[in-house]
Amino acid sequence: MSGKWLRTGEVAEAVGVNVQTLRYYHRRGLLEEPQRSNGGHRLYPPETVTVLRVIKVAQRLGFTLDEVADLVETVAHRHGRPDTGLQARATAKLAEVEQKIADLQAIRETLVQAVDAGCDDLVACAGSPCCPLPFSDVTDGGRHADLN
Amino acid sequence: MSGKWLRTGEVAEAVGVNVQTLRYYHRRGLLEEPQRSNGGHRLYPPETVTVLRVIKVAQRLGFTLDEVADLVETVAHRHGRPDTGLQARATAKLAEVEQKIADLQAIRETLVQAVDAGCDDLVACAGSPCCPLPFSDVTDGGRHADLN
DNA sequence: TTGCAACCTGTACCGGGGTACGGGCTTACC
DNA sequence: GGTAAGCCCGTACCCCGGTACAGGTTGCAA
Repeated sequence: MSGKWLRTGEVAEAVGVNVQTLRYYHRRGLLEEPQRSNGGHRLYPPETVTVLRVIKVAQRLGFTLDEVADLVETVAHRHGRPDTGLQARATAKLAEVEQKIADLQAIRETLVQAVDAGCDDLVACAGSPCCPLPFSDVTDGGRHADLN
Repeated sequence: MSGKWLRTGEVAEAVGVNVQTLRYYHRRGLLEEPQRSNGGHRLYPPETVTVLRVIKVAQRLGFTLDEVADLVETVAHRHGRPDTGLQARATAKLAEVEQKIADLQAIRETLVQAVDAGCDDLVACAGSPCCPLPFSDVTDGGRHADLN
């Protein structure tokens, strides 16, 4: 089943992650605690590297660590159930990502306009009717979508 | 010069911001401490509302609070100098925003492919050559641009 | 003059994703 | 068997942008 046991540092290096981050993932429940040597050092099966890559990819796809833990746990504890809900979650996440793209594009447009218009003093622009910056959006107290 | 002094709550409401946030901005040096009443209550000139709108717009344009503080301070302390560097900063920020958009579009593509391919188990997919998810990107330890 | 909302201060906490430090034990290699 | 690198654990700290709470004072209107 498993080729050769890997030590913490080897796993971390294979995935391009800090050793502390592994411990952090254990704490967060993203990663199962592996076997230990007699001296108490963790000995990981090679599959752990794959699991960590999965985690990093999911993170890169915009899932938070809580969401990733959820996905990974579902995978780990299902016994023959084929549906982890990944389809649905990916679809939902897709909508989120598209919203972020739309927000950033609006911001991009605004920046382009600010540059084109030669704005060089925000406070002055704020009082001028020809300024393209959307001060009125702020005025009305309207909250914007989270851009992070 | 100034019409009527505004109290903390009035300023906060005019801009759509929490009262605590105003204090936070003072601490961060984003906002100058205004005059006080005899009893120690802050009395803001109406211009403060404009400054705060500027701050919120800049933030929305992707500037961090430190960057905003920098911009605002430059504006406040220049004496007749016409160039606040806004042009250059806006151009630089534009490049950042465009990079984020590109990253998000790559993520979007990946999510679309994952949905289209019917992926439903990340760990299984990671071992399969037909899986569209970019596990190899993680494998090589290559770090990706910050998506936040 | 009284009563209550709004304000003041300092300090602690939130979430998200880690990173760092200190003191001690284990493993690997020469 | 010595020594250095690697690992262990707990705990504290980092950044970012706020938000909350407690306990005390002011402002304003009835």
